[in-house]
Amino acid sequence: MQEQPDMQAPSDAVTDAWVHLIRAGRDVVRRIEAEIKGAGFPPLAWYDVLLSLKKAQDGRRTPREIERDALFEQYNLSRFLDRMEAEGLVRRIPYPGDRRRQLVEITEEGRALQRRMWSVYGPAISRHVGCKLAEGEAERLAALLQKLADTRT
Amino acid sequence: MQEQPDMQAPSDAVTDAWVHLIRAGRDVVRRIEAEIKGAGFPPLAWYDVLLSLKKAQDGRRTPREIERDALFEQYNLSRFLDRMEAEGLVRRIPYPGDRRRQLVEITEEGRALQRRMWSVYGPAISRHVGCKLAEGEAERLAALLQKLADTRT
DNA sequence: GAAAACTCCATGCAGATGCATTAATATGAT
DNA sequence: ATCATATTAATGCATCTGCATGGAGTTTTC
Repeated sequence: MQEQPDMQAPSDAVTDAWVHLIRAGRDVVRRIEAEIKGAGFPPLAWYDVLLSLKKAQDGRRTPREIERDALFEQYNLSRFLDRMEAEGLVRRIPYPGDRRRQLVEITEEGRALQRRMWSVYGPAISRHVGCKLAEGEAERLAALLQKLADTRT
Repeated sequence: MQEQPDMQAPSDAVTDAWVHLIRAGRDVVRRIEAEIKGAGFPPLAWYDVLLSLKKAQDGRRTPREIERDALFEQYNLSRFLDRMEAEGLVRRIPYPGDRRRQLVEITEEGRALQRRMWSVYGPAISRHVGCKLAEGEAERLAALLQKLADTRT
């Protein structure tokens, strides 16, 4: 796998981890998204927005907070919110004391959709992740993946 | 994390593994792609095509083989190959004995590009994956991720 | 050996995404 | 106070992607 004896070249183990990370990611995401979509639900990104809001105090967050919580691109989230607001899942309200910002609030419909989606999403996760790992393996995997999220560099 | 006592709901450990899988994936991919692009190179997908061909006997594979090797969608690969052929990185040649198929052959330019890309890609992997994991951790991560790739279900 | 079923690759079209920029507001420095 | 800088969100535009389909060629079936 290694090309030239380059000072900075990753070890085989690291390269392997990387390759499998991309593949498992793409692959499992694809399968789970397919189930969600197959059940007639909106894309997973919407679920992430709804969940992020649901977790927040009062079901409210600024777009920026959602972005950081769910790892969205700003322009992307902006457009999701357009559609979600149009469908009555969230509501944009002014942010007190700073007119650049806004607050996004989840509606009852939004909460309901999040719950209904979970009833498909949860089992899909079980099937595509849970069934393939023992409990301890899942814990170790989560821990290892978390180490990759370090934002330094 | 768990909503209702749903028979099929994933355990917290599994949910956690899933969440981190998506995030670490998106996140690390984004950073590495940014470096590749920042160095003026084409998208990572092209690299995957080139590498797949390079690994093959004679530097040749059918599109279908590339698809399966690199987990591409058929229509997507078809279009990548258009552009890559236009840039002289690969060449499409007839498949002897079956006129539906074709062979894609990597050119010298293609090989050269793959090498140049690796000189940026490799260090990026080191920086964003290698630096965050000990060698043994990388091995364990790769092994765990591989278990997710089981294609049953 | 003809018709049906299948495999392989390409492509038109709608919708999603990325990038760069804009508009509006807020903050900080002098 | 004023002006330069920074932050937040939206959007025009080009590109990319997904889906459905098409056309050409091959294998299977009877």
